[in-house]
Amino acid sequence: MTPQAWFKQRGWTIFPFQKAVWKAALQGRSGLLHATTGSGKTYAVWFAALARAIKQPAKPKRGLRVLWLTPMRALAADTARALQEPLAELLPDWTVGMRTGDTSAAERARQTRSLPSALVTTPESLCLMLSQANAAERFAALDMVIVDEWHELMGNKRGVQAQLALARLRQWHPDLVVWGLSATPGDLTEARDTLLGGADGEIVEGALRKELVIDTLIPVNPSRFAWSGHLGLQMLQPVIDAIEPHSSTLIFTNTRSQAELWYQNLLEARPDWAGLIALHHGSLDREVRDWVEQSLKLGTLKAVICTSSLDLGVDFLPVERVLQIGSAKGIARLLQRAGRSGHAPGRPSRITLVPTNSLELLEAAGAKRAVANRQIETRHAPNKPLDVLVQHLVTMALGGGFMADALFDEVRTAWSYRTLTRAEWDWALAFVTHGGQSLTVYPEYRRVQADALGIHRVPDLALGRRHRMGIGTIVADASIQVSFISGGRIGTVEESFISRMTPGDHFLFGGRLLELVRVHDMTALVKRASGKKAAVPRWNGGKLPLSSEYAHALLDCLQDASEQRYDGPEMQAIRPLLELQQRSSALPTRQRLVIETHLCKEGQHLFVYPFAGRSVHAGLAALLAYRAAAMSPMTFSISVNEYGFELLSAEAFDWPALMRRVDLFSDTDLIADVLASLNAGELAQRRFREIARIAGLVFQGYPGQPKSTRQLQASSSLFFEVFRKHDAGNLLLLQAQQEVLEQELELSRLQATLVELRDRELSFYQTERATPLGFPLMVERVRERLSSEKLSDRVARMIAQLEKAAGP
DNA sequence: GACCTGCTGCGGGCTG
Repeated sequence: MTPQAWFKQRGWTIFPFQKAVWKAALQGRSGLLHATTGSGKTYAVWFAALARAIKQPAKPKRGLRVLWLTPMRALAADTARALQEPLAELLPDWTVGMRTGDTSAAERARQTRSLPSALVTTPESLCLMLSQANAAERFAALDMVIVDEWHELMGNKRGVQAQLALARLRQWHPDLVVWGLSATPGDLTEARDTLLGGADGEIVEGALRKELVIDTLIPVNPSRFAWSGHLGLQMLQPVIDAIEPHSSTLIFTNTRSQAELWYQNLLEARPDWAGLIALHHGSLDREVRDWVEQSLKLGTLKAVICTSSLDLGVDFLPVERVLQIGSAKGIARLLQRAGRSGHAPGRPSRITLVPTNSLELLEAAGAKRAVANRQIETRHAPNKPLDVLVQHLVTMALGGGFMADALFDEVRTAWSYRTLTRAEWDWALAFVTHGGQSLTVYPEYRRVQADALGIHRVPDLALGRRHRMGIGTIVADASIQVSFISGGRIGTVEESFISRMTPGDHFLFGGRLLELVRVHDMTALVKRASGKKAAVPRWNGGKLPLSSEYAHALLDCLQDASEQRYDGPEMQAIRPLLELQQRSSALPTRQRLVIETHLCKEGQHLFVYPFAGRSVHAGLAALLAYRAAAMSPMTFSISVNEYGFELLSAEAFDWPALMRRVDLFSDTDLIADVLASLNAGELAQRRFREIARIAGLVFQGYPGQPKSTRQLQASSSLFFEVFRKHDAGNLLLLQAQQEVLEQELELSRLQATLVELRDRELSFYQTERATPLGFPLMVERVRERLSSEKLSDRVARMIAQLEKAAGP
C-alpha cells in the first residue's frame, strides 16, 4: 500500500504541505517543517520516511532505519504509538521502539542485540548510544532522522548536543535525510541552518494557521486594583467564575510557589472542587505529575494549576480553556500556551490573561498588539560552548574512537561550531587528554588517550562508565527529596528552604499542609499536618525577563495613550492610572525616555523607565550608578523591574545636569564598566558549576547515592579557584564569563537598548510623590530587605502616604 | 484594602 492509498482509505485529505515534505524527502532533501500541533505534521514526516523505505527495497531489511528525536520522555510513548498505527499496513516487517531513561533493562538488552526499524528517543539517549563502541555498526542502516519540537531544543545546549550527534550521523551517512519540526515561528531560516549545519534544505510551512483569541479578565474595580504585586489573588473570584462553566481549564502561573498558593486559595474558596482540581509543576514527583496528566487526558479534572511544566507534551488534551495568571513574559510562550486549548482542526485557540497588578493590564493590551503584528521572539543557538564539546569528545572516544583531524572537521559541520578555531579545538582535545595545565597529575582527568595509530580512545572502563552516567547538558537544581515518613514521594524542594526549618515546622507543598519530621540522607521526611499558617517553599528558578518584542509592544501602547487613544477593554481599564502617570510626569514611549526624581526623607529617588526587561535594567542601573559614582563618590541602592529601575541616594544629586553634561548611557567601555559595576566574578563562579558538570569535571555520584549540592558546589568552586590561580587561560573560565554576560546580563540586548536610548529624548520630571510607574519599584526595593509581613505594613503605609498627598 | 516571584527539560554502570 502507498501512503496516498492509506490516507484515501480513511477519507482523509492529504494537505499540500504533507505532499511537499514527502516529495522532498523522496528526492533525498532535508528540511524544516513549520506547522502547529495537531495539524498532521507527525504523519507528514513519518510517511516521508516510509515512502523512502518503500522506494528503496534494496536496503537492508533489519536494523535502525529511522531515528525520531523528541525533547521529552512524555512525548516518546505517544509518538511511538502514532507511528505504529499506519505501519502494520504499509511496512509489516518494520518495528517501532523507544529508548529513554525509562526504558527497562530487558528492553535495552533487546535493543543491544538489534535496534527496531524506527526508534523514538531523546538527544541524551542518542548520545549514550553513540558512546557504545559498536555505534557505527548499529547505525549502519540509518536513512532518515526526524527532530520533533526543534524550536524547544535549538536555543539551548541540548540542541547543541543534538547538532553534534547529527554531525556524527551525517559523517557516517552523507545522504542522511534530516527533517525538523517546529511549532513556533520566529526565524525559520536560522532554525533550519542550525539543524542542517548550514547545508541546503527546504522550509515547508504547514497550511493551517489557527485562529487565536486573546482576552483579559478585567478587575471589577480597576481604579482600586493593586499597583504592584505578582500573586494576583485579588482576581480569585473572577478566575473561579471563568473556570466554573467549562469542563476543563489549564491555569498557567509563573512560579511554582505561585501555583501552590493559587491551588490552596482556590480550594479554600471552593471546597467542593476537592479532587476536581490539581496541581502540576516541575518539583512535584513524577508519579504525581503522571497521574495529573493521565487524569487530564481522561477528562476527569476540572482545572489544573501549572507552571511551564505543561507547556509541552500531553498532546490531545481535552482542554477547553487556558488562563494565564500574570505576565507571560514572551509572545512565543503566550502562543504556545494558547495552543493548549482548541486542540482540534478548525477550533480556535483561546487564552485569557489574568493581570496581577495594574500595569499588567497594559501588558495584556501589548500582548494583543504583538500577536496581531506577529512580533514573535526568535531563538538563537549557543555559540560554540566548549563544555558541550569536551563532553562530546569523550563520547566519541568511547564510541569507537576518533582521529583528531577528522573529528575537528566533523565538529565544524555542526552549526554552533562552524567558527571553532584550531586553537580552541586543540585546547579542548588537550583538556580531555590530560586535564589541561592544572590537572595533569590526576589520572581521572586523562580521559582520552591516543594509541600508536593516533586513534583517541578512553583507556579505562571505569572512566567510560563514569562518563556515560554524566551525559547530558541539564544541570539539576539544588534540591532535596520530600517524602512521607510512611512512604511515598511528594517531590523536591531546595536544600536551603529545608535547612531554615526545624522539625515540627509546617509548610505547604504539593497542595498539602506538611510537617517536617526529620531530614535524613538528602530526604526530608514529613507527615500531614493541620492548621493554617504555613511557609510555602521558594524555588530559586530562572528569571525570565520580558522579551524585547513584548516590551516594544508596551511602548507602542503607551504611545497610543499619550495621544489619548485607549482602544480595547484593557486600555480602558488602565486609563485612569495612565492619565495619573501623565499628569504627574509623562508616559514613556519609543521616542521619549521618562526620568523622574523625587525627594523624600529617605533621600533622593531616581526613576528611569526604558521598558527593556529586568535583566537589561539591572545592567543599566548598575552601569549608571557606577558611572555617576565615578564623577562624585556616592552610594546607591538599586531596584529594578520589567519596566524600569530606581536609584536611591542618601543625598540629593543633580541628575538632569549630570545627564546633560555626560553621556551616562554611552556604550564605550561597556563590557569593562558592566564587569566592574556588577559582581561579575561571583556570577561567573555560579555559572561555572553548570559548565564543570557538563564538561565532566564534577561527578554527580552514583545513582541512589547522590552527592549533596553543597558538595557539588564546593567541588566546582574548587576547580574555579584552581583554574583561576594556575590556569588562567582555561577556556571554560572564559566561557563562564561569556555566559554570564550574554545570558544573565543579556549584553547584546543591553547594547541594543543603549542605542535605542540614544535616540530617545530625555524628559526629566521632579515629582511630589511616587508615580504609578515608580511605586512598584519602591515596593520592590523595600521587599528585598523585609519579610513579607513587615512588607505589607510598609506597603500600606506607603499607600496611605500617597493618598494623603493626593488629597481627598 | 492593597504581600507574597522567578520555568522547563535528560541521564546512569555492574552483575551469571
